Amino acid sequence: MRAFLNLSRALADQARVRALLALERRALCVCQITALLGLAPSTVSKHLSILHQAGLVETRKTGRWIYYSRPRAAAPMARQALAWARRSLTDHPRVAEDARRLQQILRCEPAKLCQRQDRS
Amino acid sequence: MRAFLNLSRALADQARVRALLALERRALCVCQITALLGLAPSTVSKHLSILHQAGLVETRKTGRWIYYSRPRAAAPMARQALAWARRSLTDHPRVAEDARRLQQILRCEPAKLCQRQDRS
DNA sequence: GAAGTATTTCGTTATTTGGCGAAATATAAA
DNA sequence: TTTATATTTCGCCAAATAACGAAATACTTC
Repeated sequence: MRAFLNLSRALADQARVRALLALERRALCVCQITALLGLAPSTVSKHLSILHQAGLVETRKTGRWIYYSRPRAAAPMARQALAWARRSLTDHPRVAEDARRLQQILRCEPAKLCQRQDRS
Repeated sequence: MRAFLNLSRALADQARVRALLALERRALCVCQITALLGLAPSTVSKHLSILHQAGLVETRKTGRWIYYSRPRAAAPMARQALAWARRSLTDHPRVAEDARRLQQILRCEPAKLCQRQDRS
């Protein structure tokens, strides 16, 4: 029950759902997700920790960046939650818009994300 | 997105999830759910209205009772949410305990629910 | 019509949540 | 070592949420 409520609460916020779906395609570091959502880094960090605690994302540390991604082996409950979210929202305009904007961000949002160096 | 968030928020509270799963087997009126959850009637009413607005339950009025039940034809998104909750929680001790207690309540919880008359 | 029961609505209160900025932490670059 | 960047933690505030009791509403029964 605790695990279920952690999942449903994690999915009960638009910013978290947007971040989660953005991570469906590829791993992203916090500053990329921050650029996508347009929220303060501390806020995004909090959102991501909630997704992480629910088991909906996993983290990998690379240099001074922390990449969030879909978990390699999620619990069935989390996988089902993710499948539900994906099926429910892939056609949603906001999500499609995010996918497009994310391409631009990945093409190196000028003056904001281009200080990076080696990031694989 | 609005619909999805209505669903995830509806599932993000333990009392609502317990009520929802209790309704899987049979329709129940508000006072029966109130007896099950042990909350104030006004609180239960509010919870049920949230489930209703999310499309997870439907209502049928019978005399002075209002029966809540699983919807006859729910939207795909709601059906999937319900399936997720059911699969995730049917084995949970709290839910099993609720199912047992509900049997007692239906056998007419003394002094509290026996004022009823014709209820089909 | 009066009284009683079931439910909802309203107003209040305590808690949680989501947001921010500042400070702390960690790593890389100069 | 100093500086810069990425991220998290902390403290604060505003808004949303869950709980209750009282009052309003709807329907039955007397």
